[in-house]
Amino acid sequence: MSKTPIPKPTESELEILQVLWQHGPSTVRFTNDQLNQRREVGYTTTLKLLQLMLDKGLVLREDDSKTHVYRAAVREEETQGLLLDRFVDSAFGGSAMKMVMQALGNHPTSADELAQIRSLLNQIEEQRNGNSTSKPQNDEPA
Amino acid sequence: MSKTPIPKPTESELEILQVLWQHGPSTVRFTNDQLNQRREVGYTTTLKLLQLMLDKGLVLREDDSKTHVYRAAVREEETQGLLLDRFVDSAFGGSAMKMVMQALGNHPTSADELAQIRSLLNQIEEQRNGNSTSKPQNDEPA
DNA sequence: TTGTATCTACGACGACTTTCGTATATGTTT
DNA sequence: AAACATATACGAAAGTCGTCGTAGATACAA
Repeated sequence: MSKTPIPKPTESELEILQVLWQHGPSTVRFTNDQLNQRREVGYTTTLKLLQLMLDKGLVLREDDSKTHVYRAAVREEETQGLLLDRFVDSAFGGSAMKMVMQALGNHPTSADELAQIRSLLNQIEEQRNGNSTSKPQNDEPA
Repeated sequence: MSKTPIPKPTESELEILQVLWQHGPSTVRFTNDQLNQRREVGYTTTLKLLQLMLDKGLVLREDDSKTHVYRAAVREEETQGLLLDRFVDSAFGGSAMKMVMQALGNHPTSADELAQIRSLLNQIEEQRNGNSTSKPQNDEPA
């Protein structure tokens, strides 16, 4: 019954998690190479980070072979959700609405993406109303 | 032509900015009182923070009277936009879409808010298409 | 004038994060 | 075996952030 007490990853740890999420279980070498495509990071720096993340429970590792293989111990969406909560709280005073509006306003959004969002909105509304039909109702009954 | 080089506020600085945004120009005492409604913070801590923020250019102050009055030097939406960019980058690999979907999925959203978002989506689409009519088009023509 | 309350300025400490140098183990090649 | 490449472990430096103690200034009350 205890919720998983996921520790909040730091920015650098997030960078690493992105690599692991995207590419699956990886060696230190591979992870470091990926990071270096964006910015310069020393090998031992990446190693140390992964070791710390292991302590925190953010990653798991297999040391069957000489070279250890790390993989994410936290799921992408779960982690992002956690961070999102914190962020909405500290930057938007808790109003997720405000944040969504800002995001939609500031970032270029393709027509396809707009459609995706609309579809999600429909889903939410249907679930809220407990409808099993997909027919949209326009007004509340008088 | 130079974009305003707003330094990224830390979490504590954000807390203070929220107070200033919400209540307008404030003394250290008032600001500290506000903060203490949420958590315990020492007076000199708040003072120090405000002084640092003054150096960074995040706030301005008037020291006409003995007691200084601080006010936000950065606008709310601008700052939030800046932070949002950084956050989307580090937590969602740059995909604002993914983040919006998460936010809508995870947070309870009232019917009214859903309508607000729909309205915003319509606006965006109209602007993109350069339409002056507000008539919504339902389908793409076959 | 003397005491009291309230303010600003400033320095410093502890926690956390990121970074890297160095030591050491292990495997590989000649 | 000797030299070399590559891996992990560990300690520590450097920077940032939040916190607060203390000193000194200023106004006001008794």
